[in-house]
Amino acid sequence: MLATSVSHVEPSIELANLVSEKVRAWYSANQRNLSFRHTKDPYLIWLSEIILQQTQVKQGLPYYEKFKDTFPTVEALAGASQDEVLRLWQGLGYYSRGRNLHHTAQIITEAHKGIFPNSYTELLKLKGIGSYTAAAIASFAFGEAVAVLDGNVFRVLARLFGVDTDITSGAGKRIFSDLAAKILCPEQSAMHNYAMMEFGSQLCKPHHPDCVNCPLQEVCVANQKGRQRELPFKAKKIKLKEKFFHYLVVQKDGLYAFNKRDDSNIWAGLYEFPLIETLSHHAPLPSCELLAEPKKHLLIHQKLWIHFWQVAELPSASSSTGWFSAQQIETLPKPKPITEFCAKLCKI
DNA sequence: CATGCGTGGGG
DNA sequence: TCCCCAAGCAT
Repeated sequence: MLATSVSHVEPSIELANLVSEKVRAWYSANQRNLSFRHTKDPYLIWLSEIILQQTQVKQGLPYYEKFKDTFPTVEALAGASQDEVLRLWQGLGYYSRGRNLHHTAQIITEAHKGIFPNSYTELLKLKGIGSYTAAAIASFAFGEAVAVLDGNVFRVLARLFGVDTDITSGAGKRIFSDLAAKILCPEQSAMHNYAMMEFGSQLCKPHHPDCVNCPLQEVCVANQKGRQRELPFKAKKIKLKEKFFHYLVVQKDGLYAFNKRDDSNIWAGLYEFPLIETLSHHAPLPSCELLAEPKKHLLIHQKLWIHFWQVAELPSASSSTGWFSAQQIETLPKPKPITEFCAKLCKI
C-alpha cells in the first residue's frame, strides 16, 4: 500500500507542454462562468482567494458577492470595523481568515498606500496569504510565472505522473511543487493555473474522475494502471484513541490467573492478567476492588488507561486461563505496565 | 512538522 | 455514524 520510494514519471519538456496545452484547451471549452475570474483587480482576486480557502465555490460565492458589494475597494474594507467584517463573514467558518483579511486590508491601505503588493514574494509577507494564495494573486492579477499548488493540483499531478508520495509530507511538497513548476506555461500562467484547478475540480475529481472524457487519459499513469482511487496518497491521520484496560487480579490456591496474549495485537506473545477492555474508567465487574491508581500508558497512536482490580473469582466467560505462582510470573515476559504492577505487588 | 481552525456535503 | 473532502494558513 504505502510506497516509500517510487520512481514516478519525470515529465520531459514535450510532455510538460502537452499537459499544459491540453488542460488549457479543456478549460477554454469547459470552464464555469465565475465572476472573480473575470477581473484583474488584485483586491477582488485576493478577496475571492481568501474566501475560497478550504471552501467550495458553491459555499463561498455568496460571501464573495456580499463582500464585493459592501467593500468595493481595499480602502473600504480597511475602514470597516472588525465586527462589521466578521458579521459579514458569519457562517463561513475559519474566522481567522476574516480577521486576517481585515488586518491585511489596513496594512495595504496604510503601509502600502493602497497599492497592492505585486509579486509572489511580497504577497507572501502578508497575513493570511500563504504559498497557494500568493501564487494565485501573483499569476491571476500580475501574470507572474508561478504555479499554484492546491488540493486540485495535487490530485491532478499525482494521478497524471503516478506520484504516490504522501502529499502532506515535506518530501511530497517538494516533489509536487517541482512538478507544478515544470508543467507551468510561463507566458500563460494565469490561464494555466485557472485551468489546472478547474480541471481538477470538474473532471479529475476525487471520487468519480471522468477519465473517459479526459484529454490526458493516454498519458495519465493512474489511468493506465487503474490507480485513480489510490491517488493522491495521504498518510492516514493518526488519531490518538483512548482505551481502558482492566486487569483482573485473581488468586486461587496461591496461584494467579495469567494469560498469554495472542499475536494479533499489541504486546503479542507477552503475558498479562485476564483483561477486560471497556469504554470507561468504571469497574468492569460488579464486585471488585481497585488495587492502584489508573496508570496512563502511551503508545504511538493509543492512550491506554490501565487498571488493576482485585477479584474473588474469574468471570465464567473467560477461557484458557493459566495459573501461575508469583515466582513463575516473575520469569514470564510481560508488558511494562504489568511488570511495574507486579513489582509493586511484591513489595507489599 | 503536527495541529487547530468551521461548515457543508458525499460515500 | 463516521470519515473524508473542499481554491490553506498560522503557529
